[in-house]
Amino acid sequence: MSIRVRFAPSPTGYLHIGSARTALFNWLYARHVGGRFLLRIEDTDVQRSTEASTRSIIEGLEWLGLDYDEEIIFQSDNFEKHRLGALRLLESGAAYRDFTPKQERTDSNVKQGIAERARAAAAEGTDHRSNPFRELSREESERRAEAGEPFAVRLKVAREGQTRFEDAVYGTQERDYREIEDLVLLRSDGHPLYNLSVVLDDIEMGITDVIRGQDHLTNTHKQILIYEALGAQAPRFAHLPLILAPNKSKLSKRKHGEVVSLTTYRDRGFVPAAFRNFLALLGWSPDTEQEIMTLEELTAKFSLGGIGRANAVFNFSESDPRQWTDAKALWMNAEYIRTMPLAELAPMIKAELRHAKLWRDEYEDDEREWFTKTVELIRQRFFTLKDFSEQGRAYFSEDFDFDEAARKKNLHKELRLKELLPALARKLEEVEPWTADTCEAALRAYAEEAGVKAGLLINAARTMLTGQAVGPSMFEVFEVIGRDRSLRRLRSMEPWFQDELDKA
RNA sequence: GGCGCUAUGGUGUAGUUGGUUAACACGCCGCCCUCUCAAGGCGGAGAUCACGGGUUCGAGCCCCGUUAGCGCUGCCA
Repeated sequence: MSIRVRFAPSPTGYLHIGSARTALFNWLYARHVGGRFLLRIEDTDVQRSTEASTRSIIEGLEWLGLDYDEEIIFQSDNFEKHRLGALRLLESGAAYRDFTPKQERTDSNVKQGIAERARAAAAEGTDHRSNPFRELSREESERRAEAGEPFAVRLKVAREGQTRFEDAVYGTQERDYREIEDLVLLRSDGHPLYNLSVVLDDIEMGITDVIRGQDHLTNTHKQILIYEALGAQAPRFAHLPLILAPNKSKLSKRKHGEVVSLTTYRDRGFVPAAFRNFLALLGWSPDTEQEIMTLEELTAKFSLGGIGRANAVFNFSESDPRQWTDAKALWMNAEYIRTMPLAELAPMIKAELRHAKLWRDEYEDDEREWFTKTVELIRQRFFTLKDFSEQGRAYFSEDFDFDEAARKKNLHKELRLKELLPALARKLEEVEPWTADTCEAALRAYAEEAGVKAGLLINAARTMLTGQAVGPSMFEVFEVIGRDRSLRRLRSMEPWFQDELDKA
């Protein structure tokens, strides 16, 4: 039978980077073995599920380039099948009706409640099989149900024995039945519960390998019990280590904000391939030391055996804007930006410039050559796509801001620049042809003539032309900015010096 | 409370059957290059392999215990 895997997120918020990685690993595995990758939206929690969230999941997968092979399955559509499944287990005797009135519990005290009940149960000597309805006769159970008494359906877990499965990542897993409660399959309002729905859907979808977060590792035993009760063959399982925050706590939107949301990376200028590459290396390692890998290489090298067992820390600093996300992710993005084929990068830059209202159609037409040259020049030191419209704004617009530190360091320190720069502009006016080399020759000659260091003029010019203190080789900048714009910018400094003089 | 999982420099990882100075990437520091900043090149700091026992001629790798972190334990998913 061919391999079939699925990514099954619940649409209760943005797409978490941990979920995104789960999707990636499933996809990689499917592609590696020539199997199929399916998407199932687990929207059975009507209270929390939103359409916006479903959209964000779909968009997120698309952004990462993870295509799915069949129609999306919405779990809520299978509601009736799940209910019937539970009833079938009731019929076969594998499950029983529990007429205990439902106890309302709020999300906030769940963990606490669990511990308290566990302690109370231990004190009273009761266990998971102490439910008084467990041994209720079939007739009595039927009678009460027909009388309209509400009931939940619970799986009747045997008293003796253990479940066992081979996890592709964590190895042999065993669990005593003693540790497993008679889990609820169907709520008293007829609503099927997670463990049941997952199993039924996975069976129906023909899932052969379940690859998911480690938070499901211990619950897997319950699901295996359901597979057995249903007389179905359980799939293979592979659980993935979790992704943690720097303080090793769970990475959550509430506590850690937008760093955990995949869309943040799209919106803040990540190249999808870079982020995907970074994600792939979080918890998995190839059998080579090569880390920058194309999707094809990732697919070719991927194996469940390469997945580690320890949780991974996603390293970022909330207080440092330069380290708003993992430094390695940022590095990898920069690496992609400066080395990927321009043909692949260009559309992303176009989208970014469009978004910043800096795009001109000429860049793909008459000015294509200029655009290409400019991008090649500036992409070498950019970290995100955003840099093209922010640090790189001066290349595409006359309306750009000056970095305050740059102005101080390169312009205000030397008042003579008030005369030097316009004079430089006059010299450059005669340069022919206008190239990096001729500009360099002219500038150096003028520096000597004026008796100043070339560096002074170079740095000042950089700030005048780009608003920045840092950037590419200045002569290359002259060339791409062009003669007209360069001269105009060199001559546009008077007002500042007026300010400086006023202050003095 | 119970059960489970995990534990290699700041972070991500390698370290396949135990065998010389624990490897790679990011980050950090320095030097070179240089008009700045990156990139690149060279070099460096940083790990008593969580801790304690054991097995062994020899353990990051095997065994036991401890601790810590995380997960599950719900008529949430």
